[in-house]
Amino acid sequence: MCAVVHSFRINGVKMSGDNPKAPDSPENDFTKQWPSELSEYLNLDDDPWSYDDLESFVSGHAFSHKTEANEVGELGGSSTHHEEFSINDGINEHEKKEVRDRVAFKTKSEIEIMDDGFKWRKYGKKMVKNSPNPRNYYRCSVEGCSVKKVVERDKDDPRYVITTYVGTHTHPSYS
DNA sequence: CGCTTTTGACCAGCGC
DNA sequence: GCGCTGGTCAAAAGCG
Repeated sequence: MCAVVHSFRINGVKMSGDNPKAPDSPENDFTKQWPSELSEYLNLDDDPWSYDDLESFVSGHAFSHKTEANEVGELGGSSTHHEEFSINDGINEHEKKEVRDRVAFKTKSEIEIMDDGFKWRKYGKKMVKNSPNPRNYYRCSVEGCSVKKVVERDKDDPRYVITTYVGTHTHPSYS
């Protein structure tokens, strides 16, 4: 077990739970099905992900606003780990435009492609300046569903995979 | 045969 | 205005 989860918000704007998703939202399934050790959870944006779902997901783990890195160490004996995501700086600008529900998970995993209950099709790969590791772009292969996810390895600790989900599934998970 | 992956090119936004 | 960077497209190849 030990799905150690860190949850913290990136944009720090609003946390209104006034706009919950449908109770049967597919993300609920996906979060429950997450197969790996989830070390961090980052909410990059507001509403669409029901925080109730998240709480059931983290099942009692920390649900703080900021990383304290006091749990990660238990994961693999790795030393304390601090986040330096700077998404906070620019997300406010982005969210004005189009970015809706954006959630990032930081997962301790050797593999980058995890079965989260949805079917993904890779559509791009990019080397990013911030990291020596490539960033992979995936799109949900279900027709009409425009959810995307971006997967990249943590530049500081390659044992961790950062998965960012953008959008909301319009369908239940396939599994 | 249909779907996925790969990969270079293209495009748009942003900072200087 | 130009260059850099991140994100997407699309054609070709690969795989089941």
